[in-house]
Amino acid sequence: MPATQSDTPTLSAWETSMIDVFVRAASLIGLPRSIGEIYGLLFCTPQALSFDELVERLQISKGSVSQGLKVLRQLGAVKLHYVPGSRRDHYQPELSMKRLVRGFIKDQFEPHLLSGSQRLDNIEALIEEAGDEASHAHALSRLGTLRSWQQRTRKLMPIVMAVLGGAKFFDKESTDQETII
Amino acid sequence: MPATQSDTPTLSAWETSMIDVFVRAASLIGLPRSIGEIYGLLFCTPQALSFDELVERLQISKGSVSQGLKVLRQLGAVKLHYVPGSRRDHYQPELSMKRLVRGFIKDQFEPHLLSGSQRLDNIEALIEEAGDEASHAHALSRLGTLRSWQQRTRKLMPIVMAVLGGAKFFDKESTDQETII
DNA sequence: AACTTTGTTCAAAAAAACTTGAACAAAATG
DNA sequence: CATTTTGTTCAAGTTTTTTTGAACAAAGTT
Repeated sequence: MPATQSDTPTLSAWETSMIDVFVRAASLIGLPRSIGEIYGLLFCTPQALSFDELVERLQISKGSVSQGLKVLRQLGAVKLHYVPGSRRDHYQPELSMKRLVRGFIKDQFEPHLLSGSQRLDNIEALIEEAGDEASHAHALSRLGTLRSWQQRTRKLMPIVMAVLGGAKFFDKESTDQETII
Repeated sequence: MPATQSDTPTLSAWETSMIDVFVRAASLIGLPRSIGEIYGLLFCTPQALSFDELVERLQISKGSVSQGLKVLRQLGAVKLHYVPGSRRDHYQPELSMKRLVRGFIKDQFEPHLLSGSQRLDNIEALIEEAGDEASHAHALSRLGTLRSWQQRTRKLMPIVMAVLGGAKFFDKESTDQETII
């Protein structure tokens, strides 16, 4: 039989441009191009897309799509969408900015903050073991600065989430609540 | 004469660990290792350090230090510090988290947001030019989502800055002010 | 003016990150 | 149970980013 008509259902101009926006956004937050492309195409498309459709329309390898979808699932940036009569997994993009940001923070940011606390405690021990007593004061002062930065970052997160959700904000450390946005 | 005593004033254990924290932080925000090392060593050290001292203590090339300092100056993450009797430039770290974050946002984030607006307008034009009339509605709806994300990101920035500064927050778009933190 | 000090630039080398595709596993189908 | 469909894994290849170091510029010294 002759080639099927879906040889390369090439992307339209606006799709290409919109995908490009996501490729840039991905790179801004340190994710590879292919992940931006995958999310971008899902974002452009009305229907859920299967693995194969992503490979074919984006013209990237199965390996890239497989790994890209894995990361996107982990971030909560794509959702599986059941399509009756098809054995393939179909994907749809998460469209809630709040959930996208939360996924990113939970997955890429918080782990660093957490392990950061451990590290700072270790550094404190190292400073105290150090021979040079004269510089302890300065070193400990800088460590204090670092701890305050960490703490402020932690306080910021719930505020960011609250603003994105349009919700009330409740500061855990104080007894009074205040409304923002 | 015999070798001077400053062959390699090697870094102490706590300095190495603290620098490591900055190397990780740098990588988290997409900056190269060498920049984390430079800022980290400045952060550890009580006195301002010269170009040469950075090269020697970190054991990295002059090229890396030169480029690294250039970026750090641009971000406002290091300040020149005049040292009487020395012709060399000396550097000190910016210690205000607020200023550090502002520098980063202004330099690395805002430009993308701005050019983003342009791009979305172009995409709108492309959608309207496109032949496939049936899918205009969906495409425009997604474009709207993108615009709302952009706008929310823009609104978020002053809030973040306000929280970091411990200051009052004033929403430019509404007439009522609200106090946070 | 010749020389030294201080720092920048940039092409090439090295390292890191990303992508590919072929081999493989898992599950459904006939 | 052999076969097909669907998707994952991972070593090797490719691309991108970072680092190096030698050549160069700028400015101060003698």
